[in-house]
Amino acid sequence: MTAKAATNTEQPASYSISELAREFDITTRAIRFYEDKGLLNPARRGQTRIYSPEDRVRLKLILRGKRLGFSLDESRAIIDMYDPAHGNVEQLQRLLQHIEQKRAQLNQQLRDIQSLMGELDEAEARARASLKHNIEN
Amino acid sequence: MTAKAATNTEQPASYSISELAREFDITTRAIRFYEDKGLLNPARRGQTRIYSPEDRVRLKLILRGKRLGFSLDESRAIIDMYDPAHGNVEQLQRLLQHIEQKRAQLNQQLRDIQSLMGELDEAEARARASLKHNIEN
DNA sequence: GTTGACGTTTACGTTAACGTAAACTCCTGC
DNA sequence: GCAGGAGTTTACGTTAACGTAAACGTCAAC
Repeated sequence: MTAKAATNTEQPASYSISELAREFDITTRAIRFYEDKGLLNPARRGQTRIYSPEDRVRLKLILRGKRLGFSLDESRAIIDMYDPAHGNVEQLQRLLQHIEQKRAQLNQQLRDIQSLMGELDEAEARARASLKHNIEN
Repeated sequence: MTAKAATNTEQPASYSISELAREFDITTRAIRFYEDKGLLNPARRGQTRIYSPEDRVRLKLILRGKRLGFSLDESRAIIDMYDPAHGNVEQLQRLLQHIEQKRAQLNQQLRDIQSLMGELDEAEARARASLKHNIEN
């Protein structure tokens, strides 16, 4: 395995705002809005924003948060858990607490999803039964 | 097992709005709002709202939807899947499609949660390592 | 007979998360 | 040398999901 083969999976070194908007099917306005709210911090070439692969990952995390019903503030809090910019002990303790809370919330969501899945099964069964009955008449 | 023993688990036959508000830790205003939006339809004694056990279940479903990041419209759509008031074949087909969509969404949320859980584990590990390091100094 | 506690309607206010539009800059192609 | 396209800032508009407040009804308790 050569060094070249190891860096095989091609990946742009940077992205424009409209590239990201297209990829994730959101508007450029939304992306700028996330920056306003402190969730993104792209580099600038003159006035133009230039997004690094890391910025792109952060954007993915934001959108995942949205799918889970998190607010932007919550998503930022979660993203902040990743970088190790937490110097003192107290901050780290708070971070661990925060992680515990998120875990609890996610477990609740898991239970909610499982309940809902089961109920969707039943609803589907009823609908199919009702369909069968309607067709027989 | 007598008939009396079978109906053993005591359960109020009705609830006031403030009882429900207390139980679920929401305001009465929110409950009335859900009614405005067509998600609840409590009986009335004069002007006063009286909530049946079924109304209470619907409220629980609404709140579960909220925890999963659903809008009130989405929650209403889900709740509507339960009652078999769907007469004709076309409606039932649409219902089945709707159920499929919800299932897909829930599966996506499951994947999101699993990713996030894993990342929380890593974040916790890093935090604990960092803590250990800080204490050793 | 009035005072709370609880309920009601009506209406305006608020926050989050963008959408939409105007007016401008910069660069590229022809 | 200018038209078009992509980017920018600034600012006002919009929707969902309630909060908050005012003004009122009702009923048991003192």
